[in-house]
Amino acid sequence: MRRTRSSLKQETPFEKNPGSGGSGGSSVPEFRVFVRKKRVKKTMEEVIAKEVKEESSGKKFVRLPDIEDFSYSKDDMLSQSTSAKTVLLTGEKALSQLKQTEIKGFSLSDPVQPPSNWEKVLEGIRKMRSSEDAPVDSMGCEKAGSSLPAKERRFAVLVSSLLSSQTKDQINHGAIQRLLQNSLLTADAINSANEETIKSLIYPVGFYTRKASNLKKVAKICLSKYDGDIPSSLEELLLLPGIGPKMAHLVMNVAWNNVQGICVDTHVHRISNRLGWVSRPGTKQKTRTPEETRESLQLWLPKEEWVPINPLLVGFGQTICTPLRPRCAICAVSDLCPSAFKEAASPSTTPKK
DNA sequence: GTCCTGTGCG
DNA sequence: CGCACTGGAC
Repeated sequence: MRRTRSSLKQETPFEKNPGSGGSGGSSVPEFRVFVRKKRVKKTMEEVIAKEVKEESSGKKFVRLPDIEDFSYSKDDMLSQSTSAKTVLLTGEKALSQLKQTEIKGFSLSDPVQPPSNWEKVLEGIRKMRSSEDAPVDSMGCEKAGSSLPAKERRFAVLVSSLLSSQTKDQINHGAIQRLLQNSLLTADAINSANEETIKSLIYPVGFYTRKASNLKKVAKICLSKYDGDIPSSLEELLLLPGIGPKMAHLVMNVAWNNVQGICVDTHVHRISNRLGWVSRPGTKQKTRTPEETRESLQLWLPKEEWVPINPLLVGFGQTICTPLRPRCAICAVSDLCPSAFKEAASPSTTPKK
């Protein structure tokens, strides 16, 4: 049993200097590089483990000989892929030192460069979004139970996330309200409530039958393992039925106010690839899963954009950069987009075969 | 008929 | 990977 909760008190894995907008003089540059496995049987952890020292804070630091300020956080390593890991380097000195150091069985990529013009693209999308009106305006669970005590608010956020997939915001909100009015928004109450009752209260959210069942299970787990609170780490959130990577990151963001990763859904996934913002490690191929996209995006996107990028691209994806027949003709950033007019163009220009 | 801000199963 | 789970909107 590894019930150890190494870091109940969450800290951001890496601190960014705030106020990067103002031209502060003393900011330390950060770099991320891939560490890639060559054909060696050992896992990344086995190789690096020797060098890892766990500090009391729960953060892990790597100290390699002759390298200062070389660190990675465990959160960076959550990746499912074992062939490539990312490492955060603080300071140019560390980068040059690491480049000269050989780690047996592994190769280092060049530091990941942000895609050219990404700031202009983001700006353009923001402008389009402020004029257009997309169904998504605010994340529903953001305000879920905002007037409740902290613990109950966190539970409300979790429930809201559980219900919200494939469900319109408004429907989700109504379901939460009904649960609240019936005092069924705590782990304790849901655990002892009838599943049929829950089912009828959350109707008509999508997949209400399964969600009612998941809700019961989640409440039970929260009650027995977390004293009615919700898990405070990504790993533990992912163990809950009905919580996948997308919602786990959302819950970390909103419930714990702890940005551990970008919340990537199909819109963020699709658009990031169209813009050429992400690729499979060390290649130029598109990413294949939202998880790959998340890792790739996190390599270069400044952390202050990690939260706003989701609603921004979701709205953009619903109105303009749609999955089928993207409306490149009215898109303000089509001249910066490598995929513009490339797929399934307008009806008039039916591609000849 | 097809499309959804996902997750879990085989 | 592909599909089911659900129902409403277009």
